[in-house]
Amino acid sequence: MDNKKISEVFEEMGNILDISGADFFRINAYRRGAMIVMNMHQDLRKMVDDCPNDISKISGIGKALQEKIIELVLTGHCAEHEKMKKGFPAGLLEILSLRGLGPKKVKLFYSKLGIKTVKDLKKAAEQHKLQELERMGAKSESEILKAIDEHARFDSDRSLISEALQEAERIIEYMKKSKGVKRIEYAGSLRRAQDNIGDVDILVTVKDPEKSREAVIDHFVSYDEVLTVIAKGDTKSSLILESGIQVDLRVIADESFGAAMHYFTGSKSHNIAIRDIAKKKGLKVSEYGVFKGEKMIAGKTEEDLFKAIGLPYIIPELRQNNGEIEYALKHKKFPKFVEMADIKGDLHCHSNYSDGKNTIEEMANAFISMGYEYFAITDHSSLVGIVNGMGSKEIKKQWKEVDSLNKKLKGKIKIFKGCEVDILKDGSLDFSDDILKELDVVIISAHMYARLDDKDQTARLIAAIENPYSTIMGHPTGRLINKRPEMNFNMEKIIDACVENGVALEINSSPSRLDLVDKYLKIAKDKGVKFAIGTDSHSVDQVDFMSFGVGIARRGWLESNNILNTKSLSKFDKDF
DNA sequence: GCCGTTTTCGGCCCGACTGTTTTCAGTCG
Repeated sequence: MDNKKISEVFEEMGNILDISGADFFRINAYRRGAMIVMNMHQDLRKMVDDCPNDISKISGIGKALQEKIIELVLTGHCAEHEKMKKGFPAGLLEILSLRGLGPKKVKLFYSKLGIKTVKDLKKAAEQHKLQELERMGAKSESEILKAIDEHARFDSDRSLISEALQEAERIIEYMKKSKGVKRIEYAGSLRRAQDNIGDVDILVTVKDPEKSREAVIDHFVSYDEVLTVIAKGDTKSSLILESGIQVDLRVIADESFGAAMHYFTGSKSHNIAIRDIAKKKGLKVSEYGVFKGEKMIAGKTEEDLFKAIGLPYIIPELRQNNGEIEYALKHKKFPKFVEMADIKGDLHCHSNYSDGKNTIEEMANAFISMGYEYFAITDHSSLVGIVNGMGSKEIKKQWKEVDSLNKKLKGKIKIFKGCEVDILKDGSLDFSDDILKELDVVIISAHMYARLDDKDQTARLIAAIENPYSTIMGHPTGRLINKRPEMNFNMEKIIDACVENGVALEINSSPSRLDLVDKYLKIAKDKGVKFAIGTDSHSVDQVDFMSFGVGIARRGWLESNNILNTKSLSKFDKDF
């Protein structure tokens, strides 16, 4: 059982306890445990093998959760979890997931009306049975019906970062038209560059809150793509857009901008930890600022907020309460993490030689406008029939075109000859050595045989990594966000093989992949592996996906010297 | 259930909005 599954068990235990009316702090301990396990860098299966007693040293995991983790890893189930589920209607958990419904209401409906499923709830609401209950009325009932409708229309999958960013940028443009808006930024998981986004958080500051706040909020709820207005108050409002994405807006005075950005950026568990540290120093942190008694001592910027509680600035991407605070307390200074300006080229893109939409020259111009010094054209090999992969004849034709383009574009950009070569079932590659040896960049990618078992898959991938011509392992886990899980293989052995053979691991920046994702990066970095951030662009309008990959790299604590395509052209050309 | 530079017991981040009530419980982030 892996971290994700363990996290789901803890989350479910927390939810069952919640509806059962257990002690709030015990419930929270399970939920916090679920979050910690989900985000942590280390693989718990490995920890159970190597050092089971160290698990409870992780902050937030105590003896009780340690024992359950060991039990889950070794047996695949947890006796207490099974016991809790017995006699507990599973449908209540789905009801709990509805917007606006928490444990108290779920329990009320169940105990008074015997409601066990969303279907039961819908029926009761339609028959107006809910409004007969205490503290329930007609409005609550219609809100519940709305929430059920939303739940059915938009399954619980979170949005891709590209979709969320698009919605955020559109609504920010719209909000800028409202008078009184001084600053406007998105925060939340989007600012933290998470690989999937729950909702979009937008922060607006105004010069004079008393005067312009109301107009700003009115403008917000009048946005023409609104499906539902969930809340509309003096300082905050929430909408669901027609796309199903929720947008939360917070209006705050300009002098609290830093504190509000910090609060609204999260993550929640990072905020709680920060507030805890502040409290121990006799300070109070809220979205309005850092306070000593009544006096605000910081909060205009995020920098002065961190400084006031004795910490160095922590970049948004690291704010997961996943080691960054302990590091900040101990070292007082962070290394300089990679940023977009460090990226000198793109090592993964496609043209109309395979399944890309644009010519190589059009792609080259797009990369020139990104300010790059070089890129590698890496069309598919022939195995992937559906994407019109190249055979040896086509790729040789492509080389000639690349040579002539390099003459034409000399001084503007350098094009490297590459290929995204498929890994065959036995681990051999889809091009023969006489082709591979001519290439500057060989991305080895697994597109098929994802269902091999752990042992065979690991052996297959290692065989490909050991091919002397391999340079980059493309989208290593093969996952597609919300669509396809990671392949089963032993990540640690793959990382070791990459280090031994000088093969870089890709951070594929395509929003539906983001693969490798940050949870693996720190471990791989510590083992000394190199990375390549590639966009996997299939058209000119995808070249700016690079920023998503850079965000993931920052979440994984990567510095520019960990990444191949931060090298300047002269250095890159020489080393390759 | 977790945790400890006041503590092995007694705390556990902080504030906004809604719908139902006339002072607040429940929910959310």
